[in-house]
Amino acid sequence: MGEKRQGPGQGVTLKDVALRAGVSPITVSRALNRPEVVSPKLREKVEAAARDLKYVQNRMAGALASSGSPVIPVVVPSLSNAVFIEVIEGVQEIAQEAGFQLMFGNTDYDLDREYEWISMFLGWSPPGLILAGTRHLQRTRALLKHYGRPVVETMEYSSRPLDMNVGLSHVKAGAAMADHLIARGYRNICFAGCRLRADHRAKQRFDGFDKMLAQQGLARRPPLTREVPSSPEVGGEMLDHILREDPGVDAVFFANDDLAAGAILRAQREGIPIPDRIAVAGFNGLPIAALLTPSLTTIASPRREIGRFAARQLVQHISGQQCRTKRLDVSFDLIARDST
Amino acid sequence: MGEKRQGPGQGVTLKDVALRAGVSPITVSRALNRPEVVSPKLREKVEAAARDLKYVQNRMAGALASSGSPVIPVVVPSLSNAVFIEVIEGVQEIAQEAGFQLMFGNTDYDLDREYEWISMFLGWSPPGLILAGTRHLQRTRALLKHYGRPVVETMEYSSRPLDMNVGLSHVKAGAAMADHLIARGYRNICFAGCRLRADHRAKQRFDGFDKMLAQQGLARRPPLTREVPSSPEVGGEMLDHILREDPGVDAVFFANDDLAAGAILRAQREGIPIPDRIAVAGFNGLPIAALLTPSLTTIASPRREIGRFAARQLVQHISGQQCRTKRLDVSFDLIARDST
DNA sequence: CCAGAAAATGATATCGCAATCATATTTTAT
DNA sequence: ATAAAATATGATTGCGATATCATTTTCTGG
Repeated sequence: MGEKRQGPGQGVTLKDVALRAGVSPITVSRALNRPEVVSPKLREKVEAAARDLKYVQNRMAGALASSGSPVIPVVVPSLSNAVFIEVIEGVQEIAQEAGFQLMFGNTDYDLDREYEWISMFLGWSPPGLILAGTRHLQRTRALLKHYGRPVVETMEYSSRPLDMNVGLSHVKAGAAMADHLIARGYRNICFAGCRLRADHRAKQRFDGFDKMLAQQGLARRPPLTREVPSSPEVGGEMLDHILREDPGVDAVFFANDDLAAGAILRAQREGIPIPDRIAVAGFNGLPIAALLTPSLTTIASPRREIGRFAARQLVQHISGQQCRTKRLDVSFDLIARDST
Repeated sequence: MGEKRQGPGQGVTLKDVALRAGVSPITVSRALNRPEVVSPKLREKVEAAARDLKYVQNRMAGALASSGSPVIPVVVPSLSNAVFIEVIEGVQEIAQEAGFQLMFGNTDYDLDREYEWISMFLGWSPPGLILAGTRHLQRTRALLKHYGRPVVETMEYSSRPLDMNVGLSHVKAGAAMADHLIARGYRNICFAGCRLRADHRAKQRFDGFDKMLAQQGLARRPPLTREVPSSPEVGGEMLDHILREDPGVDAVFFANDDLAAGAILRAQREGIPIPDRIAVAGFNGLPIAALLTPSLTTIASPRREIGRFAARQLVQHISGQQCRTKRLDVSFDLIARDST
């Protein structure tokens, strides 16, 4: 920021390459960006000069001149959660081969911070944005609408997306798990998750779950929550808490596999038989779920696919192709295992 | 890329705000960037105008004009590995509050791809870069030297870093674990890890481990490796493989906790007593290590700290402060638990 | 009340590149 | 061989902001 300007910037510029290759700057630009429109002879000279000088294109000047940058901002609630990482990897895969560059913003489940990130990212003239979730502040919506850039909301399926949308219905997923537990004969089921006020999708799973319990005339319990990030430790602690405070509970639906895995490991250590004393289910379908003893019942979602779809959608939209579907409701898989 | 220019770019510009506020563009720039040098009256008018128009600063124009962007590239081998995520979180924490923006490059342990990323990132005129590892192609070194930007190499401690460096000695860590296993009475110890050719740090742990075995006159075995990314599944499979093919082995040092955890889960499922039949150790000190039964012996490294230090170092260097230490050898913790 | 200093504001040039339009060169068709 | 079309190259301008320097306004002290 407080850097002193150093006469001509510090790098090798197009002009330097042009000088060395004995052509005009614009020819260099063309030779490097659209080699096919430049004669092989010149192209070669230019390439050699660029190589010799170790020229790298100044992306900011490029973006400024062509009024459009190759930056796609991705705004997620958390990086430490494997779930988002997988989505990001899917996005990366597609975006990278289409020549785009990702920037990440971590909101820590805070909608104000989401606004800040988006506002900042708009300053990069992004050709489009990828967001996690469909819940935003009013002023975030206004800002996005004002700037009119393509936006893909991911992770959860919404009936009224801002623009494009790919995800699954967490309400349905929650209901499906309730259904499963009821079918297996459990009658006193409780939901446990962290930071439910902030984690809207976990809350939606609870809502679906709770509604199903109500529909089936079963006892409903308020969700057990902790105001810390999810982790196996907390999951174990929550299981303990439930066994102690509400011993009638015969099954727990954890908001995610981290918590559920922690519960299973804790039970194992303490010799609590699962699912006989209490059943445990999770959500996400992390690989570790299959390896636990007992193996963990969970709901798998195609996260990498979600990322890929989001990126593909955006890239298509950017390149002007009209895409048939602006919304995709990806399905989920309830994987019934030994823990229930 | 193929976007048509749309006359004046599509966003609100400084000029628009200036027009609305009835001042010159440069005053707007000042009012927003260094409010203290503008009179309160004008500042307020400008701020109101900016708010009304939903102005967001064009970062690329800003960076171009001041010849310096706020982008710090971070190049890591993998995003799916929790280890790098933690380093990144540490970096983020410091970088963000200093007003910098991170961009990530994922090399998948490929040095050529590292070169590509770095070359690309240099086009963003970054004030500095953060890399994982100290092993690079010759042309990568040349490029970095040519551009002379501050660089922090992280994760592993090197005797001859490019510029700044923070990390730990993986050779020593490997030796420490060998030491521990020997002290506990194991005599037929084997090392198991994935993609050792690419994962230089895992290889270094093996080297340290192997050297220690040699020093103590114990039988040395070639490392067991798989050419797939590490995962609990693979760890379980490797344990099986060892028990079957080399039944004399009484302890396994896995290259990381993912593999080791998988081994423990597998053993549990198959009723193989750990550590009685075979001991298992890991590396990284992931939280789950403590929760397994038996709990996993591992080596913890201060990853978040590494990230923080790297970022702080870079920020200091950028702001021109001379820092005492250009290198930091962070220590590691061997946490002896029940699995050995 | 005025000279001189300090503070606030503005005009202009520039960052590095690509879009646009103009010009030179080659190719093709007749 | 020559006009017309196609291709290759170059000159100029502008993207949106900030640095620099110039100017105006406000403050200070005698």
